[in-house]
Amino acid sequence: MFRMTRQADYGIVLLACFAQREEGDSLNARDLAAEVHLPVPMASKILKALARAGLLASQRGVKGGYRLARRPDEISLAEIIDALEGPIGITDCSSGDHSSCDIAALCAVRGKWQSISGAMREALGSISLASMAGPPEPGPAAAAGRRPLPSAPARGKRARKEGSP
Amino acid sequence: MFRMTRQADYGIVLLACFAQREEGDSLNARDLAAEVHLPVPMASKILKALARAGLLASQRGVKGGYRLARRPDEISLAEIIDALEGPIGITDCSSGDHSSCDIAALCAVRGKWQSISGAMREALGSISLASMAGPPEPGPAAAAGRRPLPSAPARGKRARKEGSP
DNA sequence: CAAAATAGGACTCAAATGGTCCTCTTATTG
DNA sequence: CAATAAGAGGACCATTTGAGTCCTATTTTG
Ligand code: FES
Ligand code: FES
Repeated sequence: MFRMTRQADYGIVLLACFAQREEGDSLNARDLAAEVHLPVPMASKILKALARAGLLASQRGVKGGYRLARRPDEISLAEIIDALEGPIGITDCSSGDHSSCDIAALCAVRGKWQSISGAMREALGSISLASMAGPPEPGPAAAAGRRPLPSAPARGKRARKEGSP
Repeated sequence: MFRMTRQADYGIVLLACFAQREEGDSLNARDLAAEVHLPVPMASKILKALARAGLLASQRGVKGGYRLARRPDEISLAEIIDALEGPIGITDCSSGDHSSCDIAALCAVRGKWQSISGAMREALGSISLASMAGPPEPGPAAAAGRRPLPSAPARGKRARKEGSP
């Protein structure tokens, strides 16, 4: 449907590594990259961004590295994504002011998008890194996809999704 | 956060025009384009795609045009988006097979993303075109952004992977 | 000081998007 | 039947964006 950038995805994977270890464990870019099989420069770039955003604490110099700035259950997906791909909305238009879209003024659906966008943001905000790093069991994480995500009780909505590609 | 393509956005605006009129009303690309202040070729392109996807019924020839193939409350956002930007998932990886991502095998969070992706899909699937076209009142549409979208009970709770819900 | 790490950008390359145009087919109408 | 008004279906280009690399500081440790 929508696509998150790959970097954000990687970032979460990277952070999950921390979440799966001891609390204050410190790891450097090289080891981390090896762990998730990512090219070092890539991992490095992402880690830097994460550190800049305050999600990771960094330590320079020999024996330096990164560690989580907060407990894994105190970090939400929304924050990670924000850090890695900026606070953009679902649509160009729904993100704050109507700078990009020239039809914004007469756009009938603008407000709705903002609502939906906000809902997603909240949803992502309520999923913690800890739950992403947890076991694939029907634990907290599976629940993430479990609930039908009640949103708009679209009046007769059971529009069948017929067309199977 | 994520961004939907502009075309999908436009498509929804376009469809909303139909939803705001009489049931079987027919409109041609030119008029529609004028109504939403979009360049005609763009509108045309989008309408064609929508028709191909079966969301609009088209009539060729003089006095031709498009009209909704179904009732506005029988068309979901998910369908529209699928029609306009293909069935891609939140992450490259979460969309079906692990073709694109080379770290898919050892990716700890893959499964979780698929769940989340599915949840969003469902959420969008439950919002009808009718509710997008409706008044900005706290009607069905506002509700879209209302509920906190229960997903993973994250914040400050059992961080440890354990702790049965 | 030397080595090992992060910080911070600049840079390149490929792919996706937005947007336009052209040609063909179908229908209406006089 | 001919003219015209639509949609169908692509081809096409320009720009933006994203992925990924690299180079040069700046900090630490020993
Ligand atoms: S399409 Fe841009 S504001 Fe709605
Ligand atoms: S990052 Fe690609 S499968 Fe998780």
